[in-house]
Amino acid sequence: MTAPATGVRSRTRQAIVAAAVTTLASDPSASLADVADAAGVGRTTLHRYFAERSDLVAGVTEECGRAVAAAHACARLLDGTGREALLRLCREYFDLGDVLALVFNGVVELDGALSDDEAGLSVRVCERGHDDGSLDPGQPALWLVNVLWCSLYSGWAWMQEHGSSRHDALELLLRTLDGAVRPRG
Amino acid sequence: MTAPATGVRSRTRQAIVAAAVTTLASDPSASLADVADAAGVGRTTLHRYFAERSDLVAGVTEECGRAVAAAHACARLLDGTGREALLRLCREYFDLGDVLALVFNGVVELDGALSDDEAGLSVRVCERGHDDGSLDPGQPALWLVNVLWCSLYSGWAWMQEHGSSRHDALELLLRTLDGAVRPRG
DNA sequence: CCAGCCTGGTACACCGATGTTCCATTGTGG
DNA sequence: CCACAATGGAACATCGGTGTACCAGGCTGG
Repeated sequence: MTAPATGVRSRTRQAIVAAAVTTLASDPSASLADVADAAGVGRTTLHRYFAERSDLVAGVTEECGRAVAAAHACARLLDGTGREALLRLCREYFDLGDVLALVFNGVVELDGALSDDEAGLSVRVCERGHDDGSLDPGQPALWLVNVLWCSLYSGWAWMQEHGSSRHDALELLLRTLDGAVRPRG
Repeated sequence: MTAPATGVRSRTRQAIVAAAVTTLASDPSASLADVADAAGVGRTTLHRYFAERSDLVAGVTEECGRAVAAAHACARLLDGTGREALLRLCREYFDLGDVLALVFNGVVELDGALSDDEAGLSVRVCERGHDDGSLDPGQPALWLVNVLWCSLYSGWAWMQEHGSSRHDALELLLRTLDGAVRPRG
């Protein structure tokens, strides 16, 4: 069951989760049959790995948690000023792609996917930015995290709707976010 | 049918649309029975006014279009600089409340609810801001509109999640947006 | 090569949402 | 007051998604 006996099992499972990520990202109410099709797998097989829909969502959530934690690691959140770290985090988050969409459309709850420590990281980055004077003191740390996520969504939607390149969208996004969080002149 | 013969009919219809707005805003996949309950009306009656779900959504969309057009009128979009107009527009949009949620969760397509003229208003405001130097020339007008909407979502979500007052959320939101769109120093 | 795991397809029961019909009741306007 | 519009409730058929059971074919490892 849980043990990846053959290696075949774990590969199949991974294919299903990956298909679920992309499918549910583009349509949160997609049927399990859609996911199975996208994974190139029979609906029966999908149910063999994930008995209920909620089990699949749990698998997807777990996957998202790993991706976000990896982004945290890449962003070197302790280097430089708080604002610099926040912008690096934004870069890394933006690369999450479909994971971003899953968070936005409410398929996964990030809180449930991260350890308490990971979950509080971005807030602490903003608090550090307040202390070192690199982030606008007029905006609470929690609010700044909120702004980060909404900016990410903005860039993501922009890319989807306007067929803009990933790079262009990211640069635009960083420019906007930088202005939004920088201390007022 | 279409004629509001008695005045009773139009009042009932309006009650249903209003209930649909609030219900679908908080849960886009709410059943028609939920909407009928919220309206204090039998499910049969609801079907009498809106034969199919899509008809109800059309009614809701129409209502949203009216609300947005009213917001445009209140914002005096031709006064002052482009940035000032954009911030006023943000204030007015923020007051739309549930309508905002309906747009965010994809229940209504604003494009279908507005005349071509109304739909292009916000873009023209941003172009004017480029011309008069009050908006960052490094961000295209369409992108700025995108940022406006994402900021609205940010403020709206903040209010919902943190029980913050409408006023506090709006001030925070305007501060952030102003920094985001202002020309770089 | 052969036993056992993995798989896909079909069939089935179940459930909730939807849309329709019919009828009895209410109440509003003339 | 009375006819007719408007409403609500019950009953029904339908549909799509979900979850389960069964079975036959195929791949793999020993």
